[in-house]
Amino acid sequence: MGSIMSTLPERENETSSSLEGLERQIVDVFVDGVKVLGLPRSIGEIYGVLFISPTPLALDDLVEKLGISKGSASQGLRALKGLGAVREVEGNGERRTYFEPAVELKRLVGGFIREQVRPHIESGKKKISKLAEAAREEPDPERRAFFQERVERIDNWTRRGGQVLPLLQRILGE
Amino acid sequence: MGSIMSTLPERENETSSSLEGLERQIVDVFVDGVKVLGLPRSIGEIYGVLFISPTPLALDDLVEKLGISKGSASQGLRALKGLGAVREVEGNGERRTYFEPAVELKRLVGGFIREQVRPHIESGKKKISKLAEAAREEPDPERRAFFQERVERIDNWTRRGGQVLPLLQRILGE
DNA sequence: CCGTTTGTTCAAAAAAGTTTGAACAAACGG
DNA sequence: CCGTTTGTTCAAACTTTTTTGAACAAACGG
Repeated sequence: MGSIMSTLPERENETSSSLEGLERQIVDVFVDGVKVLGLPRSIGEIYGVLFISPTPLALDDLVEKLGISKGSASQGLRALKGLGAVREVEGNGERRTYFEPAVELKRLVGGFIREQVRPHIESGKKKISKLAEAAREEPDPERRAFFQERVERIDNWTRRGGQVLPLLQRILGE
Repeated sequence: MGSIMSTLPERENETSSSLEGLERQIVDVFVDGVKVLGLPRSIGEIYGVLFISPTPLALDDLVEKLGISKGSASQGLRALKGLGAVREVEGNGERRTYFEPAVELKRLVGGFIREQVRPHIESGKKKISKLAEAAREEPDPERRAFFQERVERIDNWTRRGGQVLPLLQRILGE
């Protein structure tokens, strides 16, 4: 991630693939994009190639264009389907399944929130209710008051977070 | 990250530290929290300990409480200062510098956006303007139209993203 | 049935990211 | 000055995550 802690040079984008010009540039943009979201490079690569392809692509096309393994392509596509960022194209006479990207921001954001954000908020809520309990058990009254204030504060944060998400989705809805 | 791709068991939280009960639980919540944001564990640990401490703490207190190295503590504090999530406490007669957490959601969100989100949006914008250029150079008119439509779409996404951020900060402002 | 194409799985290899710790610098008191 | 305390730096060690690739399963056509 060229993360918050490091200063090391970032890995240069591969050339062992058959991407040229515009395709390469688009893929770079999405690789950066998914990194911000904490998703792996291959996800960004795959989505990028699909995004800039005039026609749907099959798994093998991705393997070839990106020079990644079948395994990566398969897993990447699964994750993207889970996020609702990619869908299978129906009803071509073929045996292979072809994929196209979902390109509506609303859908992409929605999928990300549903898959990556909500679950954490949910599990956080559980932990916080245990916290409140633990705070109540502090014997010293002054410390107890402090702890309870802090726990209350975290609780507010998550509550607000939960409220902002649907709003976000609405704002970004075409 | 118990990430999108893996199914492996997550590392259990350390016991080689002097944290007990509530402290441990709070730290866990923040460790999870920062992981969602793509920040390293130690950042969450440090912020957590500060958050639940009734008094400001110095670097060595963190080293002892968390059982982490001085190096980690130093780097973690630096990152947290950068995010505006922690500030130095002024004017105690002491030589050591003590830290306390920033606890206003507005400030925390603001810092994260400023440090982690904006820079990516900025660098994205540059890439996108290069993209637009590349798309214009496609000779085939049909493909060119398609490419331009797609580039235009990404451009819209980042524009909207840029608009949502200040809104977000406003909504979360106490 | 059998060979081929398509796609999945998962253990092991590789890559990326984080933490450590020893060396260093700065600031201070005596 | 000198020893001590406090904190920073960064290469190496370690941990975690991602990717690979070989083995496998499913589906199909002939």
